[in-house]
Amino acid sequence: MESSPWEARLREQGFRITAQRQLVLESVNQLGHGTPEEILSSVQKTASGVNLSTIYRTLEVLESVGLITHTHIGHGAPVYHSQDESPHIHLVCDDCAEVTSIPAASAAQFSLDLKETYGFTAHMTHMAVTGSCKTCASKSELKSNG
Amino acid sequence: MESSPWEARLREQGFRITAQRQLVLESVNQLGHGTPEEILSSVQKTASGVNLSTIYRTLEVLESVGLITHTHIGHGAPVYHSQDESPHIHLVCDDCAEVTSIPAASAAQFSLDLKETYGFTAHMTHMAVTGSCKTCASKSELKSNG
DNA sequence: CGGGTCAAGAGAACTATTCGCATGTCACCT
DNA sequence: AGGTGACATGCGAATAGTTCTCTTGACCCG
Repeated sequence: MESSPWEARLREQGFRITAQRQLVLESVNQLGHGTPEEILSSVQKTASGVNLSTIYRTLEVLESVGLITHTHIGHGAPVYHSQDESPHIHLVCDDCAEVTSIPAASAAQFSLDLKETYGFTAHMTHMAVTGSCKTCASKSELKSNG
Repeated sequence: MESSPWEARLREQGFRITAQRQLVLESVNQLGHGTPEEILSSVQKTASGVNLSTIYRTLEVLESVGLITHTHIGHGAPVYHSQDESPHIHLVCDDCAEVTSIPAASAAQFSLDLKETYGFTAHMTHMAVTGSCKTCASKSELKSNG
């Protein structure tokens, strides 16, 4: 019997294949963006006994073998997504909290500058960029003009 | 009697002048970068009775009147700094956690791109940029080559 | 300089995450 | 297939960071 790519990934690194790991991975893939809590809820639809600790531990494992990545979008809750998606930067509105994903390539020049000037290899996808979205920016303009 | 600029700032917005607010502001100015806990310690050198709740409330007030700003540097505690300092972006090394400050102007072109392409007004100083610093980047190169 | 109202102190509560330990289970080895 | 040892999970307690509630204290307008 042949094994799925994700199973092979885990096995290569000496990790075991468990139902929990499969379910968490499937939930992350399906959710697109998901916090640990959201992933727990999703997993519990199938297996209600799964514990939050397991979610955290499993996310860590899946990330360490490169199946998923996470991004910090605000204060607390990190967001996990499938490594299959093309790398993207998150723009988060401080005001309405809307999240826009843009191609990581948008920051190519900025990254290059950081590399050349400071020798710093930036991971632009790991931390969101905060600011004001189109809608909220025009709202606050109206306010200051009115 | 004339009042300091920071007192005026608070009063303008209807806030009272208190010893705690003065001490917190002075600590932030003095520390350069400080987490709420660090600011508490610093304040307590002068006034040992000050409570952590007060630190949080005061930081919020001082930020709302524009005397200080904060930046999210990673998972843990946010970092506060004086608004007097010139605006800067924080580069944080994932590996050694070293923080480098660079002028906000370094991201001017990137910000402009975000504005023009997505209508998004980025606040580059509010969230740190993570990645690998010069030292750690060369270390991991050595590892993969050796 | 009295009093209304905002601020501070104290500690509980809350959110997000991690840890320790006992039990369960995967996978290797016969 | 069955035994076994190490790894994984469940569970609750612990931790970190922050916010809330409530009572007491203090600023500052008049």
